Amino acid sequence: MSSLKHLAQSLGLSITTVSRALDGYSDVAPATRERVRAAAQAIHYQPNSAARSLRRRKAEAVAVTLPTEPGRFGPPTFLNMLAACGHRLAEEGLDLMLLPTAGRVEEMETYRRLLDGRRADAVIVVRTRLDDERVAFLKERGIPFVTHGRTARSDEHAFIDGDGEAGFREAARHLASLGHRRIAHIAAPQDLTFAHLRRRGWLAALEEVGLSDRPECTAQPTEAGGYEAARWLMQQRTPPTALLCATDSMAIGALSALKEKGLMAGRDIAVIGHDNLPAAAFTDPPLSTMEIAAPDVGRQLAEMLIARLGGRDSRELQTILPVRQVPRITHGPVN
Amino acid sequence: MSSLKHLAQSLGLSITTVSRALDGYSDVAPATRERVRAAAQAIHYQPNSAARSLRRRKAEAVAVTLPTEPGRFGPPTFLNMLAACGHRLAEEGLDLMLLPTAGRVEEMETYRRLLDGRRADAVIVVRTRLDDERVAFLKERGIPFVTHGRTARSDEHAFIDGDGEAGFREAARHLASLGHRRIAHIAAPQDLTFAHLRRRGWLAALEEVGLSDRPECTAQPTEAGGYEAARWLMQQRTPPTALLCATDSMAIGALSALKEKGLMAGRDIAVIGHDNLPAAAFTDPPLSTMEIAAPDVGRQLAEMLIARLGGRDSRELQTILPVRQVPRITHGPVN
DNA sequence: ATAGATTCCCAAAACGTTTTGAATAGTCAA
DNA sequence: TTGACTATTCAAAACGTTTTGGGAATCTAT
Repeated sequence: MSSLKHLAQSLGLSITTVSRALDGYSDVAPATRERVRAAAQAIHYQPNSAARSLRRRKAEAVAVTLPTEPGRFGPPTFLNMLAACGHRLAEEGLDLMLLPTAGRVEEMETYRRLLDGRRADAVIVVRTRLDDERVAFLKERGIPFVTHGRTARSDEHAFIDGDGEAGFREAARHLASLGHRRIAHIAAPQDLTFAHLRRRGWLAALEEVGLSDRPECTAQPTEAGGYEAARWLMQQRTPPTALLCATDSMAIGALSALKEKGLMAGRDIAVIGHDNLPAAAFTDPPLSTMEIAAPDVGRQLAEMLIARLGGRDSRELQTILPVRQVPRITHGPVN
Repeated sequence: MSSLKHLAQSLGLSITTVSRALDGYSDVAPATRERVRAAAQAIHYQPNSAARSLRRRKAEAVAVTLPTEPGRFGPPTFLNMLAACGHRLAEEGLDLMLLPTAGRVEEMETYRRLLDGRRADAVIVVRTRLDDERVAFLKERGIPFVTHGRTARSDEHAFIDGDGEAGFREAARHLASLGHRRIAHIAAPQDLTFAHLRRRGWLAALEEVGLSDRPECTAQPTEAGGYEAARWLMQQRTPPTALLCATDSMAIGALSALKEKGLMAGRDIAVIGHDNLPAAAFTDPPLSTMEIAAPDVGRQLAEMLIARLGGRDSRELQTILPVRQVPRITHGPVN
């Protein structure tokens, strides 16, 4: 027996009235409204979500696809961001759906099924690439979405991102001011927007201060990637005196490679990362890094999504959060 | 216009026939079946999920609640596990819903709304506690669920877990065999089952080899927690010569504390963790640890969930995965 | 030729809501 | 008293599927 029908029957009212009472319509008498509410509470009435979705023509859900290729996914703090986001979404009665996908084609396939089956009202795009087919697809479909990270067409959609470019520019500038002349960049794959922007910040600083030596090496954004990249850079004829790493994970790997060479970071060579992972404060020596200067990126992301669902224009929903330097020990002056 | 209606109309068939054709019923002629399939494919037909759920009386979704109190959530590898799980679930047409919750009461409230609103057919319980109200609630409701980690009533429900107890017993035994006589345990909060079991393994080994010195300290399962615990332990009158840490994160913090004291892990003191985080291979020195000897815990979890939804008895779905030691450098003999 | 099977198809009901349009009763002004 | 209005309530339609219970051909065996 339908719950609403059940409620109505036990109250001697019509389904309509019960429904409207619970939704707070003004055309039901205050007395009945209260009576209905009390009864609903008593039996823990909760509208059947499928029925409601069907009738309202809304899924009341937001989806996020998780690219899991090839190794592990992104920064370890990612789940926190999602949790904060989901928490805010829940306040609006929106569910957060997680759709892991193994490869790019599979990801697009997932999007298609998702939208064709009306399983979500909006989507979150993470790990954005400069040229991102997902963004193109979602724009074409006209479904609200917010990206976590920018793309080459960021002016055309809602996004939230840290200002990695400024962060890396500042860090590289600072290294230069400490006397470093060979400031290397350990980059993440350049199709990823964040990697591209961080590299660009580094590049801009070198240009600015007139350094033409621009050693760099691209690797996977993992400890192993950072380790390999650092090894390679330090084997060059004139090795760098500073390593600006795209992520803390890479920096942690790099630290390990330096240690193997008998180099002490912060004294023999400078190292700076990005993300301020919990582990970064406990490396040896403690890692100088930087972080997005906002405690609640996930929540803000949710807020933007909600605004977007409410019809706000995507051009009003483009947030670039400042990046704050977190100097610790590994970024000392050139010796 | 309804898509199914649309399809039916354009094919000159009834909605019924189209629906049954797509579901592969044998009472539609092979020829029409193919015709329908082709047409469906052409317009990317995908059944409206709300309508299907409503009629089938199944949400076609699995929920996982994420306890996000107080600091960050669990091991950094957790998202991978979820992704693997979601990937397998998707193959069965099941969505994975993420429900972050801030506290215990909120978590129970979330469960209630979830089940009352029929938003999920099954749930995954993570971060299990020895005495877990969530398990009691779900059992009472009779909804299928699988826990990630055991509880005190594990014999009554489906679960998947690593054999942390055996892992820690083996590790402690090994340390003893290397000559260690003061083997400390840096424990995680004991209401968490995994923490309880790991401590129990350590304790069992000490008993086994006749060591009555059992230094220990409980802390949050984070780098900061491990750091504080290690500091405290090393300040005792006769400090331990080995630290068996409940998690790698804690071990990483402990390594940092030891370094501050001028102690070199693997030479002056032994350290062993658990999880084999990617970062564990890149600490200084590389961290000896252990890991669940299965590449696909998430997938297995999904498999169990699917079996449970298929009506399999929960007592046939209780998996304890072996834990494999990953010896690196930090676990050397006593000097 | 005909009863009984078999094959293929369909109309209608149902799932549990929300929404539309209207009915009923009560109130107020003339 | 009547007509217009307001305040409350409700029956029925709709959302897009799946499932039930046939129905109309066609085939098989007598």
